[in-house]
Amino acid sequence: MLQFSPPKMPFDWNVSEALLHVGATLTSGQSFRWRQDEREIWWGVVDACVLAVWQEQGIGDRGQGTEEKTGVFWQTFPEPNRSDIFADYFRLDVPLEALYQEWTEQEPEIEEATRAFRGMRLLRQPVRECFFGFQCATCNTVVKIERSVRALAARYGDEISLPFDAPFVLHQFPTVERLATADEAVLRADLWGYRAPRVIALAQHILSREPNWLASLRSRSYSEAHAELTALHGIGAKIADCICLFCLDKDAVTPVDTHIRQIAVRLFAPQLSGKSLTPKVYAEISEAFASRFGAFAGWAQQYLFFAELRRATFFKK
DNA sequence: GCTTAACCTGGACGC
DNA sequence: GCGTCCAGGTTAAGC
Repeated sequence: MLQFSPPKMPFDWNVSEALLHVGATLTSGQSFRWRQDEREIWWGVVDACVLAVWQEQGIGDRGQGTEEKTGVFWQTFPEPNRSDIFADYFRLDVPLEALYQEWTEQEPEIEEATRAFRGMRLLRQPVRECFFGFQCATCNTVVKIERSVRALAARYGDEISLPFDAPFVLHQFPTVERLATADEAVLRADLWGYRAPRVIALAQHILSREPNWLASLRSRSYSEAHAELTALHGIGAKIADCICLFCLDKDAVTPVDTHIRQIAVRLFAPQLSGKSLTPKVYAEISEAFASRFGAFAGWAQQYLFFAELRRATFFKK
């Protein structure tokens, strides 16, 4: 029996006992618009739906005896109780316990990360938001990416009205039509920098394709989706893989960035130390992760990536 | 096939 | 206060 006391709100909470670490999931660098209010409630937007999620800090910390408590309280707006949206977005169907065991057998070093972030999941994000959000990620910091993506949504996205005073003004992500006619100078002012013209050009390109082209990539194979994305000006292998992994259900994909490269060198590819991240090296690292961790290698790399990110941030402070 | 520079910007850091 | 470096990359040119 769960014994949590979620904050009193002018709505009823639903509760889920799924294995889910909300904080790790929403701060691991895969999505950019979630915010936490002073009551520690997370507020996010999934298409036209607002999601409010609360979980007591540190799942399991409250455990008395051996029972682990993993209660996650949630609600959707303006239409309440959309358990389908909640479960789909957080991908509650993926059996984490079995994956942890498989991964640890392959690479013992991952065990520490799976313990530290137990319940962290990859999200199934709306494709449009994920596609444009990661345009901002090139040579940037997570804090600035979040600032820029939020600014883009606030400027060009429709506000979602709620039947109570929410702690934040929440917007839908802008439509492709709005982005295609966005003002480059305005985007630059919102810190998009040299990425601003790319966003507009990519939106115009999407409009020139068949309707629903972007969303249709979810039903294509990884190699097809990757090829379609990297054919676009401004999208290289890494950004394409982020899009494939975080919104197109390509769970075996490992986007190789500076952090993942360091992990690969440390764990299983010391011969790549000091080498530039050429397409050949990129493919070598990506395939090494896939061969070790299998169909959910992208999930495994997220645990190692997040642990590395936290370590790097810690040592900088 | 690899290396390099340019592209924006703000925060961290050293002086 | 100021200069430099770096951050979840991509592209094109030069070798």
